[in-house]
Amino acid sequence: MIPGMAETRTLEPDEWDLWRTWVRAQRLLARELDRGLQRDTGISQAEFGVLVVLRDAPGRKLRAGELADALGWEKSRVSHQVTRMENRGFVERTECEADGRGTWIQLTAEGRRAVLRAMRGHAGDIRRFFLDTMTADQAAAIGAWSTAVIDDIEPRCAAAEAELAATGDGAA
Amino acid sequence: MIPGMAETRTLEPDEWDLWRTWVRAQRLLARELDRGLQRDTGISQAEFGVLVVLRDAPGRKLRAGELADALGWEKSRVSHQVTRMENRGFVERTECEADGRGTWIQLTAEGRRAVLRAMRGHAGDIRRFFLDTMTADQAAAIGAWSTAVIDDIEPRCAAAEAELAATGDGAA
DNA sequence: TAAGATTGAGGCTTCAATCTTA
DNA sequence: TAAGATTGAAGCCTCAATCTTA
Repeated sequence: MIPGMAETRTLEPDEWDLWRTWVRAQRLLARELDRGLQRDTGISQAEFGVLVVLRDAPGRKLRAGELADALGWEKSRVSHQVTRMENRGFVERTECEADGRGTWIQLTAEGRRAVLRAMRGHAGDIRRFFLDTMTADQAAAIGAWSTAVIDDIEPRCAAAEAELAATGDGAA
Repeated sequence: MIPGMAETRTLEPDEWDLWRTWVRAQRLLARELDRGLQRDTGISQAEFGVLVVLRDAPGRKLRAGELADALGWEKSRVSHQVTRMENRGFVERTECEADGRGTWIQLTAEGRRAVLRAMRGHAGDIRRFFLDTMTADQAAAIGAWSTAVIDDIEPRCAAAEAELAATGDGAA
């Protein structure tokens, strides 16, 4: 890179390569893990994520918004996902007495059984395809980078929400 | 890990952490990049992938299967995506004289314009959120690991297909 | 008005089934 | 029969709009 020229709107060939290799690896890994989990336990990655978070929650229940924060998901995604999982009997929606606008998402007995089965079944795949494919150095680098990405992007989301609120305020 | 004990169906807390951190970073990054591309150029990541590959192809066209291989996608995904992109005027399907079963996916003039615009618009975001968030060491580690993942999983897909063909042979 | 949450539409992605040509 | 490709169904995911309660 030539300083001052700052051609940020162009990528070098090796930069493109890194990007495309990473995107491809990403997709293959996600697909392989999803297939394995589906085949061995009959649940999806998305369901797995919800189940694991709820299992660790006090009383095995969370407010919809808390669940969204814990997973880093949009609220509407949580809502749709919970609807599907309610149909499968893994979770239940219950009213929140403390706040009439709120909803509790509660793990059912069936959901508890499913998550235990899934954690056992899926741990081997995560080790096999994710952990075992990286060296200790790579694991450290990937962990540090992932954290950096989260710290980079999450504040932007918060800032965007704040700005939206301010704009809404001004416009209204 | 205690050798011999080999409890591969259980993950240590720090292994779970790495997995969950990585999944979360993944999602945030993909969302941020997709939003930026959509906002700046009106096309999606999936469309971007197809356009870039076709632009580099001889005659700006590829057989459907070649496109799938180049992207690492399933054939049916390519078919659905091409249908949507045909509706937007970015690509055209044309018959293949050499093989009556085949289909050419051809970039249109409109598609060519779109990909140039998108590459300019998107390169900055890829630099900002992907390349600039990692150190040189991390970039090397992530590149090496991504390659390892691809080399690990792609042969399995090929093997699965071969087995399926053999099974189909035996069953029929 | 704003916060918590849901809904509907539409694009993304996979699987299984199918259609056509080799 | 097999290869190349498409289709339909169903789950995943986001955005914009909406509904209800604070």
